This record gives sequence, structure tokens and C-alpha cells, in this order.
Amino acid sequence: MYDGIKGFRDFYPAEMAAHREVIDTVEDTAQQYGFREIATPALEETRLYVEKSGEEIVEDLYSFEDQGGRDVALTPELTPTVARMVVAKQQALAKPIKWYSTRPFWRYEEPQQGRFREFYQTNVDIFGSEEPEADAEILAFAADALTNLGLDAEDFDFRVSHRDILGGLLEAFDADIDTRAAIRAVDKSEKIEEAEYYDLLTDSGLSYEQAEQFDDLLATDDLGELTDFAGTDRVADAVENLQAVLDAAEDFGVREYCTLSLETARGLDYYTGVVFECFDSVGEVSRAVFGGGRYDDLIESFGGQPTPAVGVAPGVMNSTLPLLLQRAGVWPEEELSTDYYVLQVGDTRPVAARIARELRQEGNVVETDVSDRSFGAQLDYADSINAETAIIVGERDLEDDEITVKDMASGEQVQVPVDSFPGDRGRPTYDDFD
RNA sequence: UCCGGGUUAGGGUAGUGGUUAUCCUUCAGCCUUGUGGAGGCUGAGACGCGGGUUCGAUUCUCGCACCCGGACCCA
Repeated sequence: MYDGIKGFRDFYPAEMAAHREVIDTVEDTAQQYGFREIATPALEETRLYVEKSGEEIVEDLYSFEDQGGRDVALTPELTPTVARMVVAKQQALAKPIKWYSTRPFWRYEEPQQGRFREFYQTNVDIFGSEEPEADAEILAFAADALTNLGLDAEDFDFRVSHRDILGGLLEAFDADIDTRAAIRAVDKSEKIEEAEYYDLLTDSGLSYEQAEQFDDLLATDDLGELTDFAGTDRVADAVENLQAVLDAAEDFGVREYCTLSLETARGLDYYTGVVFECFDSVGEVSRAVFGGGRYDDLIESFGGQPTPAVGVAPGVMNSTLPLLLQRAGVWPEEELSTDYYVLQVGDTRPVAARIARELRQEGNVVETDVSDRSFGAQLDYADSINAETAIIVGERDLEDDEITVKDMASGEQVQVPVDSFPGDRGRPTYDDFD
């Protein structure tokens, strides 16, 4: 016996069937918005992450030198990769570029609730539009994906904020402020004691009075108050932009899922405009379910022409979204499903095989005996794979040129002429002959 | 990396410094080449790994691995 690797998980068929349903729902939703699927490598050069995020990020990467001497890393996120792809074909791609991709990612972190070292995300991004409609479309996609999974407005909450509001307000104080540290403090404010929060703010350069004032400003519902306080174009523009995104979200039918929450900052440095995080309304899932936002400077920093971008990345496996779905009672059934089991009694293989083949050609899931098992054992097996219908092909039936169609749930069965089965019926069941 | 709690057949469990480690379930075969989700019989399957203490360790002890939480970090 071997242990698995810490933070990596196996998925067996029944559990995977539920995950498959979740992934398909999220991807179908993306396709309905016209997002196009891409595929990307599992390895990138380590410097792709180091140069954008700092040397300390290496601690959280699976990185190593390959046999050709290249420093490579398992991808911890998709954004740098898609940015690289956009830069490489920038002139060839019609804008806006709308892509999605579901894939595993790897981070060398300590596993915790809803967090593993290997996890799957569906990344959804729009490149080439700086309009608020693009931000709102990302919000709308995310909200639709969740409601298509069975969640409603009572279950989750998108906390929406704007990076320039935070940065602009800080800039408006007469102080030498470490903006990055201050934003990080804001991002933590919900999780830590108030005194600790104020300590972090004052550490970042604000006076105590300024920290209080800043905290008050973030709590406001009146965005105009922020504009008046700062008196700068930066804040005025950011407020206007955030309002425009929320207005668009209203028209897109998803405003009800969004809450203004300036305390939401996101830890990542490359965000520039609207940012948001999805939370469990009940709070049983203790950390953010997923997040997204605008990163208008990243493509240019990768050597491309200035290209605005906005995206979101729900985790679909080994992440907090499945926990939220379970908490809300909408997690799909973890069970196998099978349309037909074709049961053979005696040497009836030619007929059984023909029937199985024709049912499969109609798109059905069909199993038949490959273990030379007894009648009872075959029925047991058919039961274990949740077969809906058993087609009994027995020597006795065939003597009368018939087969037996059996409904597995009720046990009822009916004799049917073998020559006309399945015929042009796509998915015949017991009820069709009853 | 750090802190807390865990680890006994596939799943759930009982128990013990000393014979063949308990029970339920599961799985496989058979009764059963014509009726499963019922029953009977037979069989399979476990003390996470390594070191130490001991005549003897699944039990005590140390280290490691993995699991569940949490801190840090969060892309």
C-alpha cells in the first residue's frame, strides 16, 4: 500500500459523477455567454510567477529544474498563462477575447477546509474591454453559474469593491502610506480584532485618527461621500466606475447577488479596478468561495499592448464551492447512473451484443455481462450500477422470438418481440410496452 | 513551516503488554443457466510506516507519513 501525496485527492466514480455535473454546469454557463474553451500547459517557467509576484512566491510553488536545466513550476493559477497567450497572438485575436478553461492547479500550501494542494478551477476572462459591461458580464456569468447549480440569493453574496477607491482614499490622506500594506490590512479586517486592524493601519503609515476616519469611510453606503472626502479625480472616477458596473449588473439581472463591500480587497497585487469575492451567506463556509476582478495592467506588464482585462475563477473541485453546494443542500447525488443492463442467460451473446450495440448507437449507457456470471449475480450487478432497465436475453425467451424488458425499480417486466427491439425507439423502457 | 486532534479489513467500529483481534457492513464464490435489492453456506479483507523499551508491542514511547481543523499565506 502506498499513501497518496498530501493535499492531493482521488475521486472514485460515484463522487466524480457529482463533480462532473458541477463542472458541466459551470462550463455550460460559460459557453452560453460565448466564452470559448482554451487548453494550457501544466508547466510554466518559474520566472513567470516570480517576476510578477516576488521571490517569496517560490515558497508556495511546486517548482524544480527540469532535465534540460530549465526552472519550471506547476501552474499555481491561470492568469499569467492566459496573459502570455494574449500577448503572443494579440494582433490576431478579435476583441473582446472571451476564454474559459477548467484545469487543475497546484500550490504548495497547508491543506485546510476546502483547500488542497491540487485543485480545479474554471477560469473565465474577458480581455480588451474596459467598459463596465465587461465587469458586469463576469459577475453575471458567476451568478448564473451558481444559480444554475441550484443556489439562490439566500445562499451566497458577491462582495464588490474597487481597488482605486481604496488606493485613492489612502492617497488623499496627508501621510506617507504603504498602500499595499494598508490594503492587505483592509482585506484582513473581517477576520481580526479591531485593535489589531488599527495597528496594521497605523503601521502602514496612517495616524490613529486617520485610521478611524478611513474605517468610517469604508463602512459608508453613500459612494458620493467618498468622492467628496477625497476630492480627487481618481476616487471620483473609481466611484463612477463602480456605480456603472452595479448599474449594468442590475440590467443583467444579477444586482441582487451583489453587495457593496469596500472591505473586500483581494490579496493579489495585479488587481486594478472592480474586485469581488463570493461568500457563503450563512458563513458556514468560513473562507471566500472564489473571487475575481479587473487587472488592466497585467497584459502590458507582460510586454503586450495595453489591454484591459477582467475575470473570475470558481474552484470546481477540491475547493470551497463544493462545500457551499453541500451546505445549501444542492450537491448532486453521488451515484452511478446506467440506462440499460443487457442480461444474458445461456449462449445468447449474438443477440445480446446486437441489442447492446444498437442501444449504444442511440446514445444510451449500456452494460452487459463480461464475466460469465449467473442470472442472479447479473441482476445484482445491474442493481449495483443503478440500471434503469434490464433487457433479459435468455434462451427461453428466444425460443419464442422474444426478450424481456424489466423495470429495475419496480421489478415489473414484459415480453417483447426480439426482431423489433430496440427498433427505432431511442430509449425504450418498460412503460413503452406495458 | 507552525499549533491542536486523529489513524484497527473497502466503509463503520470493539478491544488488549501475551493463544486464532470483536461486531456490523462490504466484496467474491456457491446454493441458483430464469428473476436482484430476501435468506443460507463458504471465502477474502485490518492494528499507517520505522526505531526504542520489553522475554513479548496493535497496546507504552520517539520520529515520520497521511487525514481533519486552525495559524501564516491566499493567486
